[in-house]
Amino acid sequence: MPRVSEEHLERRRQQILDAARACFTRKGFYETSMQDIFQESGLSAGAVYRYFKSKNDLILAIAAQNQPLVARIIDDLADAAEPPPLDEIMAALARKVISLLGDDGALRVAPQGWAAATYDPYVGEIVQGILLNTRTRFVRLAERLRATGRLAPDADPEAVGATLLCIMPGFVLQRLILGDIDDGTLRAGLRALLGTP
Amino acid sequence: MPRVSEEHLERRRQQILDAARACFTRKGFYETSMQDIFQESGLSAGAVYRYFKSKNDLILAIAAQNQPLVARIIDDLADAAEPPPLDEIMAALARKVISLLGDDGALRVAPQGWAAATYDPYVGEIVQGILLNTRTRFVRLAERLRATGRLAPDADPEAVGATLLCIMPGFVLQRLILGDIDDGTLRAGLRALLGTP
Amino acid sequence: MPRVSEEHLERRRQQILDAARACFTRKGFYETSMQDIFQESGLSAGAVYRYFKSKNDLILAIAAQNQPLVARIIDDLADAAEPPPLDEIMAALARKVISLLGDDGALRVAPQGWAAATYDPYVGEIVQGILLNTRTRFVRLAERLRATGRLAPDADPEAVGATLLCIMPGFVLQRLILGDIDDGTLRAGLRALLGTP
Amino acid sequence: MPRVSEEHLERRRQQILDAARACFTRKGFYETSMQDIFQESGLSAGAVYRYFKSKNDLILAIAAQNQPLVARIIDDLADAAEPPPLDEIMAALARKVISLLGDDGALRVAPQGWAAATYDPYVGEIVQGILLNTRTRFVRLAERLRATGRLAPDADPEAVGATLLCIMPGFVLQRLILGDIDDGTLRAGLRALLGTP
DNA sequence: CATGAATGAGGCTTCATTCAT
DNA sequence: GATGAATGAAGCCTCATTCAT
Repeated sequence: MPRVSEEHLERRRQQILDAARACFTRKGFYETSMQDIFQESGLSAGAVYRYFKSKNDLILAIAAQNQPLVARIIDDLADAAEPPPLDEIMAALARKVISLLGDDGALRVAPQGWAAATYDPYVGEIVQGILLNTRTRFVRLAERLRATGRLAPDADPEAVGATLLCIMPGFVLQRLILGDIDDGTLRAGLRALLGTP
Repeated sequence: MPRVSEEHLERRRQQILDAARACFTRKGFYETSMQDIFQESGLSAGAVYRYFKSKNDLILAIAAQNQPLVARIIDDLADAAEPPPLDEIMAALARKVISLLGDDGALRVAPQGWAAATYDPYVGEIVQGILLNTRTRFVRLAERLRATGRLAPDADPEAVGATLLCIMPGFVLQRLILGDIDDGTLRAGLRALLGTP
Repeated sequence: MPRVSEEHLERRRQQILDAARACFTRKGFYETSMQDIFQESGLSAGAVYRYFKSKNDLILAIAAQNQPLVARIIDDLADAAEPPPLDEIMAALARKVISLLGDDGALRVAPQGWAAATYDPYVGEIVQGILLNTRTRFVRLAERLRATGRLAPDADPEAVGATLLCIMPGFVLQRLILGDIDDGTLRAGLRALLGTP
Repeated sequence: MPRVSEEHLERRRQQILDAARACFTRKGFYETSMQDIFQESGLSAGAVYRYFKSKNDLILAIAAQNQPLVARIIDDLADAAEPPPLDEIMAALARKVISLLGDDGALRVAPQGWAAATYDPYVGEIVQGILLNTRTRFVRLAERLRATGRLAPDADPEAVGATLLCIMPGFVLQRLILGDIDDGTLRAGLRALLGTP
């Protein structure tokens, strides 16, 4: 009974998740077979099943892993003492998102998660968490913007936060499916819009 | 029952598409079996396969059918001689979208289409068409807003169009997954944002 | 209730059989669908089923139609008052066979009939009939050859007939599958063999 | 049950092929379902598909396996230093063939292979190989017969070989479909014929 | 801990056949 | 007599999962 380090276990786990995400990105969750994942990860069926008890567990784990990822992106931005103008903030965010949409980027599977959340209660729960979490951060950002005068005193941070959250999925989709949008586009668009009474 | 009117054929086709969309909305494309669709449509396997040569054809057909649908929504709004303020326009759009997200709403499957477009070239092509088409209409809207002075003279309509398009998917997702957003939220959020220099 | 001439019926029947044989030749009996036959014959499902009550009936009918065909070939040869040398007879026979193996030739489906006869009792019965019938004619030929001194007086016509019948399937197969055999080959081969003690 | 010996794998493979051939012999290739083969082999669907990726692969494998089989039969005979008279050789060959046409005999599926070779290019290729290979051996036999004076010096070995090859399929068919032919018949028939100028 | 052969339910699709028009 | 839409059983095959080694 070979004792194996905790670290080894964690590495294996991550190795499998990475392989799974790569497959899902390439072929979609339902089109990738467990065989594909065995192959991509270089592990055997038994090995993979030792770490994840079902294929579904894999998406769940991947989705759960994305939660803190997205959270951190926004926190990094919103935490600045004196928040920059909104178009800059969003552009910076877009830049981070773009980097996470590159090859093997963790966000490339996001649309699949959104779709599944639409009908699958388990995925739904996780994605709800992510969205809510993210929205909360946008709301907090709105509050800080209002506090610093960058937003009208009567602005509703909740509504503003929800509206800001609205923007990101569309950005991801245009980036992934059309491929012709970047942070510059978003910034220019927002700047034109923000000064619009 | 041969020698059937062209209209009959079209009705059958639509009957199948409706059934398929209902199933996809409820269980997701990959979780619905063809059996489910036979049952929901009240038709036999052979009948369905007379109209669509594969399960994949069904998503393709549904996606294709959504293209003009989305287009019309925006056109209706953007065609007004004197365009209303942007927050009103977007709120009106949100209202239409909400109605299409109701039970059996045609847009409920949209996230699945977006997800599939991410890895399936065939779906990708169709969704690209929809996005491009929609964006074009937003760009045109931006042009009209600029022409009527609602947008700064140096605003880039392309960037503004793309940015406006960014908003809709996030609205759909928050509506579908969180369920707590509506046209009012979007309008309030936008109004607060629009006057933000 | 349009009265239709007997001749019309017969023509339709033959039209279907021809289409079926063409399909079977091209794709094999089991690979051709009834749809294929509807298409090839230019008739509708209902029309074909008015003349043949099942797909199986079609092979049976085709097989049955081949029986007299094969019989006639040999009769034409064996009936000569003074039979020619055997190699000439067989070569003449080979020539006829070759002509029936051309495009749309009726004999091209023969191997499929032989194969089916191997496990299907109904086809088996028909093919047995054909083989027996053919062998009988070869036996009769042997008798005539013996009578005219072209065969030793102690030759067993039954054995000779069966042996001669042995030759034809192999000729058909080599012609159909290898394509490099003709009546000349057979004649040369037989001539070399016949004088071999 | 992993980490299995190479031998185990080969045995499994053969087990499946044997089951398949038994089924094909009994019901014909197209009438036997994969279910039949699972049952006959005592294996599950997945197991069979691990070794053969389609039903078609099974015939191909069986056909390929028959190639060396047929070859060896003739080689055994033709290799004798001083070849016996042709009727004896052919009778000996017939005897071997008969033994391979017994219950579960490997040659019982031969007619199905011939038939398929007629329209299926893949089977065609294999059967061509078998026929060519076999013919070559007959040609070699003819050469040896000529060299030892059992065949006229001006005999064309190619033509003789092709002619000898003609005989076997007909023998197989008469044996399988009529059941009343044996090596004695062939020997008597040939002996009567061989001395026929 | 790892392997990978084996399982078997269930999915998609085809296709011979029927029958209302 | 002819049409062709509809039926639905059955076929081939995939694939998530297990477990003996």
